[in-house]
Amino acid sequence: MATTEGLEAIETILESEAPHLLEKKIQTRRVGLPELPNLNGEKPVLRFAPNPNGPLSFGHSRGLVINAQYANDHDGVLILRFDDTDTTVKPPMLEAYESIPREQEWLCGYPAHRIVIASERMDLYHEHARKMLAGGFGYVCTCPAEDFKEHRVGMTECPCRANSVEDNLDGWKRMNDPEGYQPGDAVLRVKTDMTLKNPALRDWPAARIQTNAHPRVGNKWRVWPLLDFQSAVEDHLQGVTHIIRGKDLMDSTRKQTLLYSHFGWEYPETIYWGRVKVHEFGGFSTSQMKKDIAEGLFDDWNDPRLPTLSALSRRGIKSEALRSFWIELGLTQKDIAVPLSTLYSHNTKSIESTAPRLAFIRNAVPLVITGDVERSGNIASHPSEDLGVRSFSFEEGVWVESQDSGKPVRLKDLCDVDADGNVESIERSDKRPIIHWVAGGSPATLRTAEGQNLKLEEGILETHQLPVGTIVQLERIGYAIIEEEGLLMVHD
RNA sequence: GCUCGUAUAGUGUAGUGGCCCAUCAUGAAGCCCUCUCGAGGCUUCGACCCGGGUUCAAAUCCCGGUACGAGCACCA
Repeated sequence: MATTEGLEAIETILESEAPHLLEKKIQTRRVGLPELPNLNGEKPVLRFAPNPNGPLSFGHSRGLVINAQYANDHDGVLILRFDDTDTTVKPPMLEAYESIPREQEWLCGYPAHRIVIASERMDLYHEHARKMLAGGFGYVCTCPAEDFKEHRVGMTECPCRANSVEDNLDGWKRMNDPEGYQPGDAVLRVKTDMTLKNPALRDWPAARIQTNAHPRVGNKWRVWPLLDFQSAVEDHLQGVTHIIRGKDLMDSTRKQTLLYSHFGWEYPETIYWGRVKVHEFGGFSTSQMKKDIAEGLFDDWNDPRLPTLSALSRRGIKSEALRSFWIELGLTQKDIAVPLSTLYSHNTKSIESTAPRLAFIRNAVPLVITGDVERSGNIASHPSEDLGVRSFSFEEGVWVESQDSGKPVRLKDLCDVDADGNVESIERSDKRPIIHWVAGGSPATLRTAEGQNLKLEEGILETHQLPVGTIVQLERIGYAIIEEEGLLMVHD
């Protein structure tokens, strides 16, 4: 038709028959996070569940930011849950129960609506373990780990699987009895199907015996649930509607879904994100950091070289920057490597307008200024915001960086000088480089965290009355935070 | 080995069949600036993993390949 009668004819027909087909859709770029699936107008219940074996770090912040943002956007509930059921491999750290809620509030901008501590809810997990045994969809397995691995790989059932409900209930008693099974002797398993395609799902373990004292509840309990069981039961009890987590936990979802169908529960919506690597942070783990601090490699959890939230905060990284950083990365399942400069650019946006300018001269050399120029005065602390003024006086000499000396330059906000320091013009007269300078000032050290090293740079800092904790912009260098003992670089 | 997942500029990201010779940010380069090479403004650069298929039409759906990642713990 288009060839015989032309496009206009088609347009005319469409206009009268179906005008909506002619409307141009306007391309819109989605901002913020994608819509939460299957919300159906309900208020979502989300949770973030760290192991309190140390303070929160950069790696935790993604889960916290995303969950908190969704909860906030939809007037929902954010649960902060301590998954502290392991006393052996990654034992809980008592201080973390205090620091994590504090760090969570700093990062998210509001406190979690509910705090749940798994070790205080052990009776509920035991209750569900008994229900599982009584319902015949769980069993006590006394096979050595290596033997069970063979069953898992070979798709064969272990002998314990055939035990009666009575046998299992008895086995459960013996697991809980200090005189009975010892750690490693027996484990509670969820009965799934040994011929399942995915080997990870075959009769997975739900609880084991641990005799190490728990820092909060001591030796009150002997049988402790594993993550997949504890988390699954707790999510149901708390009415969690959406689980957002790393895709390394995909098999957990599948395991837990099998458990949910045994119990007759409905599994929450699940969303995953991929792995994020920040090259500059290297391969830090909570347990590794703990070890390094103990060995004196780092001062403490606030050491500026560490990627903990407390260290990041001390270094002048704002929680808003962390939030917009993660929200921009979104929820793709891709494994990504992000440079720290991306986070820094978000941070620049949140600190730029409130950071007073200050000059810091590294490799300082004196500059003798001759000629007609004001020997003292005031300069604005910020080029566009009203952050007051800083004053200078030539009485104690003028310093510039050695790389800037010996050539015609413009002293920023002051005057043009020639290579020898003779004043040539008060107004900017040509395109010569603009440099920063200090009149008077005092010695200071600028510390920069560079990976696992701490770089120290001596220099002369402009005199100022700014309080400790102020984030300043060192002209032509970058942002730094004023500390008791000098300057700590934020980023450039 | 088995299972699962992902593939858009240097780095991230938008995009669910026609708005797309593809969005935005970051980065790099350059320009501007009564004044920061590192602040701000502007400009430019740069991508749909490969091969088939479905369709009038595919970055978008299907199949195969490749690459990368994850799980297969009595850790979380």
